[in-house]
Amino acid sequence: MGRSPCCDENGLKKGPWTPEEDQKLTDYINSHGHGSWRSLPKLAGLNRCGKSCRLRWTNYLRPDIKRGRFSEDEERTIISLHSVLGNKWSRIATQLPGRTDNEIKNYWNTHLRKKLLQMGIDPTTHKPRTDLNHLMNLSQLLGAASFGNLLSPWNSALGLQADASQLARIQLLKNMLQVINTSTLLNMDNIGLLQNQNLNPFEGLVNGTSTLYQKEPLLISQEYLNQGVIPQAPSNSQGIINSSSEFEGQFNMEDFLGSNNSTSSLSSSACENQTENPMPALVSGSPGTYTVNQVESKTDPNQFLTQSSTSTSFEVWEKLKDDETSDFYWKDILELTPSSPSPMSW
DNA sequence: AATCTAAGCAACCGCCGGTGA
DNA sequence: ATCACCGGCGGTTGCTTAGAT
Repeated sequence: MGRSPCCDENGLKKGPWTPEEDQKLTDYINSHGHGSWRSLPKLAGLNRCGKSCRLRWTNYLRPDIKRGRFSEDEERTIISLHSVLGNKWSRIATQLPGRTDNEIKNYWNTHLRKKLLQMGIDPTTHKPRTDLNHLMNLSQLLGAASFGNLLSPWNSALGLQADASQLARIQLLKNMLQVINTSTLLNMDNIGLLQNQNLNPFEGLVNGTSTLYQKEPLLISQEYLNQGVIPQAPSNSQGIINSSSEFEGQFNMEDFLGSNNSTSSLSSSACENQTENPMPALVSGSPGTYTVNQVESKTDPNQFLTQSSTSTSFEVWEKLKDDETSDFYWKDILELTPSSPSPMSW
């Protein structure tokens, strides 16, 4: 099929719009509507191509455009929808009144993407980053810190390298746990519930992390579901996809790090202190409540997650830990874990 | 004060799908 | 069935501005 030339005609202006051009375009559309974009420039007295006019109108001049910073609610909405829809900016924009797809795309690329990366989440898949570089950096940090401790014990007394080491371990464990839980989730009987493209078991993770820390369950508006904006995910009757506050709360940084001589494992007291938890969620509860200890389930019995999911997680963990064929690298990491906390105690 | 650098954003480019002749 | 046209979308570019040196 032939392609029609658009902005490549000679003589048509490109680049930034002047206030005069804006005024012409606005006046014309206000009195006539845009009609055919191709013929609009001529009719409006503009030396621009139709495409340029359309973009200027939809991205900037339209009266219902909301300007200014994105609110946290909007950020959450974007991330949630992106985890489900991917780079479908126009579809995401339909759920954010007054925001254009271009604006959302720019905001994603300049802010949200980086934010997720810093949180150790792959912005494309919304899953924990498992790329080699990321893990290698952490493992090198680990190695350096451990080696340093062997050679100069006073380093740990100073707490400098020790802290770096601990943080690296935590990050590595986070990544491992998330990978494990991904595979666990995908192996469950209710896989059918996840088979919608991109439906992301980590969606809830995003909603409980970093500056996006949110202890409330992710509320997917019934509107989204009705409109088919996102695929139907398992949810309770209010359309709430529960985030895993249960598990989030169990990773209390202080308990995990302990004091310098501590061998503390994650205690049950840590579980109680959910609101102060500074750590990003380790495991997503969505869709559905996904707990590790499953002491109690607040969810509907029909929830797709069952007790078996818990044991499956740990089976994977134990397998990874015990597997003689496992790369020593992983075993090393597991052994380095402070007091080697048993997952069952979490 | 001048220069450099990075971030933010508006605009452009090219591809795609829908539609009508 | 084919083609041309059109609008929409996502990726990318490049200009502007703010902050750092």
